[in-house]
Amino acid sequence: MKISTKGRYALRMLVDLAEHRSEGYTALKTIAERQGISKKYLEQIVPILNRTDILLTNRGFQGGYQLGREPSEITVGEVLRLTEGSLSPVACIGPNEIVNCDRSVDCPTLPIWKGLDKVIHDYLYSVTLQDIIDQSNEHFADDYMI
Amino acid sequence: MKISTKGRYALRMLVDLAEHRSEGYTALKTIAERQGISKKYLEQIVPILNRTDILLTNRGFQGGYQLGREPSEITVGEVLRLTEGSLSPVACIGPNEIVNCDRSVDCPTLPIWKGLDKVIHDYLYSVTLQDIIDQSNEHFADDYMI
DNA sequence: TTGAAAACCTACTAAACCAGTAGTATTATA
DNA sequence: TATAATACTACTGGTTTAGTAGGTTTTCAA
Repeated sequence: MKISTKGRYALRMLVDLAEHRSEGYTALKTIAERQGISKKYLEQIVPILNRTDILLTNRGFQGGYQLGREPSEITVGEVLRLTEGSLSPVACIGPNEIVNCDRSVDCPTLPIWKGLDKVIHDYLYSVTLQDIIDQSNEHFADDYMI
Repeated sequence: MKISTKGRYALRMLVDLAEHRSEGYTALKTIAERQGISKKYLEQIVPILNRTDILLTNRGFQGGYQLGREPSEITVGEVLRLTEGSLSPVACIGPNEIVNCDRSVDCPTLPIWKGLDKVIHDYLYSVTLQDIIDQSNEHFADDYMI
């Protein structure tokens, strides 16, 4: 039940771009160095985001990336959904329907997973890049520890 | 970001035991057949739960397992915590402290993960086996769909 | 007292996934 | 036209997942 490096790196890259968005296009090399992430690996993650309007690209000399939307209009849920493929905690809950299991009609545990999926979904789509920069989401304040 | 079969099978086994708890000790063979799960694989999962007081065991002829506590006293969170190892969505959040990353002191994304960890934790520890049998947790009712 | 049925224990394995590395092609600008 | 950047594709070593397989020990009942 872990978020992979793909999702975490994508998020760190976008937060980095949000923090430096006054500087125009930023080269991947710069981001990779600032974040301590393999540039080559980031190169593989970027296209996933690039299929949407989250990123703007300039190729060639002095090219790079910048955010295609305001940080307040980009949610963590959207980014993770793209990079992780799916945010649902079990395979039998997919977009728009129940799949993959002939027991689902009468599965007593299915409501657990739907409930879990909902709290995860609701939370992640409530946090924007702007919240992260401001450290200001309502969920961030508490001193909760496992 | 998926719950593995270990956690899901453990939960199904315990729900099965909860539903049949008037019948005393139940053999793993019976549970495996009812649930359509490999008995041999379940054999590997059981010891994890058996280290706690969640299960009572009888070995030998006509032996088996039964719940060691009331279904209302066993939470989904507890079961998944045992079988999945950790419920935290990132490695840098562990029990009681932050580990594994020298960037954590100034990591802007850490509050996201702490917030996510909290909503997952709060939810999973709010659902008991009894809730599952009754289909009666507050989160179960909604018609939420991705 | 012995056979059967159960839990218990350990080792092995095929397939998938993760976290990259490597190399080349394409594009844009000074 | 050299250079610096993105874009694309293939490969890889390590780990995890989801089991199988086989043997040992315990208990009860006939």
